[in-house]
Formats: sequence, structure tokens, C-alpha cells
Amino acid sequence: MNLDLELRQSIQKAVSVLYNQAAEQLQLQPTNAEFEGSHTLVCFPLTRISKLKPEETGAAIGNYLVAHSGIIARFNVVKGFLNLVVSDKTWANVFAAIYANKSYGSLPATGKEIMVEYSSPNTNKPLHLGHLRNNFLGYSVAEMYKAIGYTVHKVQIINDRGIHICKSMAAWKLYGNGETPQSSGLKGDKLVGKYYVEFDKNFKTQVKELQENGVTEADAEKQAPIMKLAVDMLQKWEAKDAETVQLWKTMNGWVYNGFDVTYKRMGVDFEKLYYESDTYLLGKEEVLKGLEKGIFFKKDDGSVWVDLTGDGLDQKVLLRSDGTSVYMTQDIGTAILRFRDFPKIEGQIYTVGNEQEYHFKVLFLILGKLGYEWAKKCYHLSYGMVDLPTGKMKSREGTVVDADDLMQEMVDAARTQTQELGKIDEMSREEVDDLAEMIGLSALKFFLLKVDPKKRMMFDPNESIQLQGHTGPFIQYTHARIKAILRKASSMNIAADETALKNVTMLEPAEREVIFKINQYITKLQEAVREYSPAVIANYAYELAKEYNQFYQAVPIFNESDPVKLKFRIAFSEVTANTIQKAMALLGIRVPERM
RNA sequence: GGUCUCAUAGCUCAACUGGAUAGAGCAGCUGCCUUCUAAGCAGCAGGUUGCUGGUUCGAGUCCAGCUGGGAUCACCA
Repeated sequence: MNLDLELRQSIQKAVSVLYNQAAEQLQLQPTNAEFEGSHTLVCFPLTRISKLKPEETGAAIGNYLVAHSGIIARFNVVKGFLNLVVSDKTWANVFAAIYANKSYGSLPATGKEIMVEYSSPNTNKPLHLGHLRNNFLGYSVAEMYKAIGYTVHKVQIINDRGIHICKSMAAWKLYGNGETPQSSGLKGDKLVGKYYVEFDKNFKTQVKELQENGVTEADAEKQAPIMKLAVDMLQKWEAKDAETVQLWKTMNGWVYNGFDVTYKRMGVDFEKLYYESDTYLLGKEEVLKGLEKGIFFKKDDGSVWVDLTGDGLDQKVLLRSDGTSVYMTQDIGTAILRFRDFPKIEGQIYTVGNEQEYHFKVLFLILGKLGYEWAKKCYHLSYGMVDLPTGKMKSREGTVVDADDLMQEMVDAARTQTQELGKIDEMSREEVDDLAEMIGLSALKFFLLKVDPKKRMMFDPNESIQLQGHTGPFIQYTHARIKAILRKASSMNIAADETALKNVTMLEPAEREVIFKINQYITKLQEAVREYSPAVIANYAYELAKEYNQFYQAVPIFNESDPVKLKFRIAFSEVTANTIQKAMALLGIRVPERM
């Protein structure tokens, strides 16, 4: 039974009976805390049909609902707002239905499939704070789609080739002395990143020297020996020079080993990895086909372009005058390849920062022009940058917040706090480690996911992420608290049964609030998917935990003498814990049994 | 310069897509642990929603203009 739907239908019926007309769109919203009731009908739009004042319209509908709907106990009208009080009996039924539904919280399989791309790093340096937002977002959106019945394919494209990795290779060759992750004890991605920094340092020195000898800056940047070596390596790589390819494979291998460790700790996964080294030549044929069909055009110098001025954009190059591909060309090819690999997917979601909005706008337009229907179902999940108090993260200024370091700091902070609170006296070493891991990552993930993805956000590394208040650990704590209650109930042999649930007639205000929240779960999930926003789920989970804590404080469960109420409260607590667990799982956050 | 985007409490964020007196957390101040976990609960204080107009029963939300951030506009990726 869906309360909101039922209520809407009742109101529709009331309107059509009272005014002999169908109401188009009903505006139903949660009631403000200061008034009695849970659902509020905004009456202004209905005055056109009723030809009465908003207050009179509301009162008439309210009276009808009390008399005929069977779910409304009473109502009040304030200005043009009809505040409806759902009867406790109805709430109890709503809850009983949720309790009986073992698959509550996810929708049945639809047979639909979708692809989510996220992460997609370069292989020349370690993952940082920005990647964390990307990974957590992409993973979460994928989980949300699963929950509404999709089969989801998580992929990423690894930018494993190009000048950036050649820079690391060049610096390693010149200054590395054969250093490896094994010999240095450094994580592979960190080692390769170290040589990327090394490249930059030496490059700058060389450019400066050249400039002092009268070379212009632009020329100096081209003439710097280390840059020439990197460019040379890129050309050799493209020519499949054995030695260069070998070094490239070796260093990328180090990076992947490092990334694997990071991904594992983040708790993200991928079904298939695409590598730019395999895909960077794709797309050219598609562009040539498009050229034949007259979708694209060729300039005198032989370069191929698409004209998007009709769509309010510019002209965009797709093939250089020497016939080689650009980034856009490659993305066209990769998109098509993916739809061949996964023919059943209806679309792709690209989790990529908002600085590439223009790029994706163009990409989707081109795919549409090429005649691919699925282009309409491709979506750029664009998210804002994570700023530091000093502004943007800049690797050259050393202000980058490393993903591994940050996760470690969070876990350490969680462990310290757990110890201080004296909660781990009876836990084994392994349990403590696992708990610290859960709490630390929860704080981090929740922090990054609670903000609307579209918006840029602030992160202050000096002010460590909170573990109290509007945080992941707060929600985890609520879950652990409920689990303690359930353990106690179990030891007292108190088990909920459906007959007890149906016999509940009177509810505490806090209980109504929590049931209201639990009942919202699917709606919120759908909203989150529609908006591509895990933030909706994060804030929902917080509100649910908050409501439960109010109940917890107001109603001492085991003081209850009425067995029906006692059983109800146990079941009610259990469903709350399950809902919290499910919502958090959508965010990639685990919840502990005790903390 | 063109296009896009953002601006809400001291700080970090919400606001169900146009609805009631704009809500949380942190920071500050007051209370509450011999009763299920105080990583909690209750309360106080904090706002001309960047500015100016407009649209209507009603605007943080829509429109125009301004101010101030950010992004983007390569035969780079």
C-alpha cells in the first residue's frame, strides 16, 4: 500500500465529487512542523475549479476526506493550506505493509541496462581528493540504478598513453637508477607520480637556463632536453618501439597495482576497464563515414570539422589536417564500441568534472547527428570541483590532497576517537581495525556525497572532517544503537509478529515521524536517480537517523508494559535499522553492529 | 569578448522544482547519563537569501539588468 498514492486518489475523488471536475496536478507536500498533520494540500490552485476561497475549498475537501477516505482522522486549514492528519491506524497499516515486504527498498528488475563510467584517471600520478568525489559519486549512482531495477555496467577509461606518462618515463629513465616499488617500498602510483614531479622540476630548470641564454619561453619549452626526450618517447611508443613499450608497460603496471589498493580501500569496483591505448585510434572511420554522408565537412587543408553553429555552439575539429584523431574523435569511437560491447544498455552516464561540459555537449550532439538513437540517453554526470581554502588544488603548488593519505587520516581519527570514547574494550584487534575503517571512510564519503554533485564544494584539510552532527558516523551510530536494542530484545525473546503490528492503535508523535520517513524511502530513491544525486539519499539517511534518535530519547522502549506496543517498537526499530543500512549502502557506506 | 554556471546564518551545506514564519550541522551559550550506546537529546542565539527592478494570490526558486567568484570557447587531453 502506497499511502501517498492512496491519499492523492482520495483527494482527486473528493474534488471530482465536490466540484464535478477533475483536478489536474495536486500539490501535496509535507506539513510544516508547527501545524498538526503530516500531509498538506495546497489549495490555491484548486480555487479555479471550486470557485470558492482557498480556506473554504480546503475545509470542504478535508470534511470529505474525513467522512469517506478512511485514512484521514482530522484536518485543519491555515490560510490556503489543508493540513491532513493521517489516522494512527493507517500509519500502523503502512508500517505493517513495509514490515511484511521483505524486498522493501528496491524495485523489481526491469530488464533495463545502463552503463556508468567513473574514475578514469591518468596513469602518471596518484589519485587525489577530486578523484574521491568522482569515484564515490559514480559508484553511488550505479548502486542507485541497481536499486530501481537496472542491470548496471560500471566501467572506466584509463588514460594510459600520451605525453603525461612519457614525462614520468623520461624522468625515470634519466634519474631513476632503476628504482622500483619493490626497491623503494613506495606504492607504484606514488613512485610514478614522484617522477612526474621530477620531470616538471628539471623541465623548469632547463627552460630557465635556455631563457637566460636568450631563447624565448615558447622555444625553450620545446628545446628543453627532457621535454625532447618525452616527446621522442611518445613518438617511439606510437611506432611500437619495443624498449619504449616495455618501459611503458612496466610503469603503468606499477600504477595499476597502486590504484588497485586505493580502489579497494575506497570500496569501488568496475566490471570492465577500457584503456586509451586500445581506443585512441577509434572513431576515425565513423568520422569519415559522417563526412561521406555530409554530416561533417572538410576544409581546404584537409582537416575535418563538424558545424554546430545551428545548435548554438562553434565548429569543432574532428580530424587534423594530417588525418590524425583528436580527443573528440576518440570519444566518439569509444562510445560506439561500448554500445557494441553491451548491446542492451539504453545509455551511458559519464562521471566527469564540470570543466568538460562543453566537450560532452558536443559529443552527444555529434553522436545524435551520426544517427545513434541512444545519444539521447547519454548523460554527463557533471560535478563541481572540490576547493581548498586556498582555492583550487594545484599539483605544481603541492596543494593536492592525496586520496590514500586522506583515507588514512580519516581512519586514524576514527580510531582515536573510538578509543577515547572507550567503546572498544571488548573488541578484538581485527574488530577495532574494521570499525575504524568503517567510520573513517563513512565520514569521508558522506562529507563528499551530501553536497549536490553539481555544486562546487569546500574541503579544509586543516579542519579534520567531523564525526559528530550531520555526518556518516552519526548515522552509523544510530544504526549501532538500534542493533543493541535488537540484541537485547532477542535475548528477552521478544519478537515482532504481524498481528501485533495490526493491533497497534495509538502512536507516539515521534513514531509517526519515523514511519513517515521510512515510507518516503522509495520516493527519495526515485528522486535521487532522477537528479543523479546521491546527496538526496545522504540527506534522507541523516533525517531518518535524526528522527529515530528523537524517538529513542523520548520513548524508553523496554519500559513499555503493553506487549503489543513493545513488539511494535522492536519491529519499528528493526525496519529503521534496515532502511538506514540500505540507504547507506547506496552511498557505498557500511554500517556497524556496535560502535 | 561569447557561452555556461554559482552567490542562502560567522563557517560548511539544505530547502520536495513557485507555497505557510527560509532549515540542519559546526563554532558560541544553557540544560539532560544509577533507566535500551551522551558519536546522543532538549533549548538559546544567529538571515533584508549579493544588489535593483519585473512577472502573480504567493519568489531563495521564474524573467531582465547589475556586482562578484568559477568554468569553457585549441588541428591539447
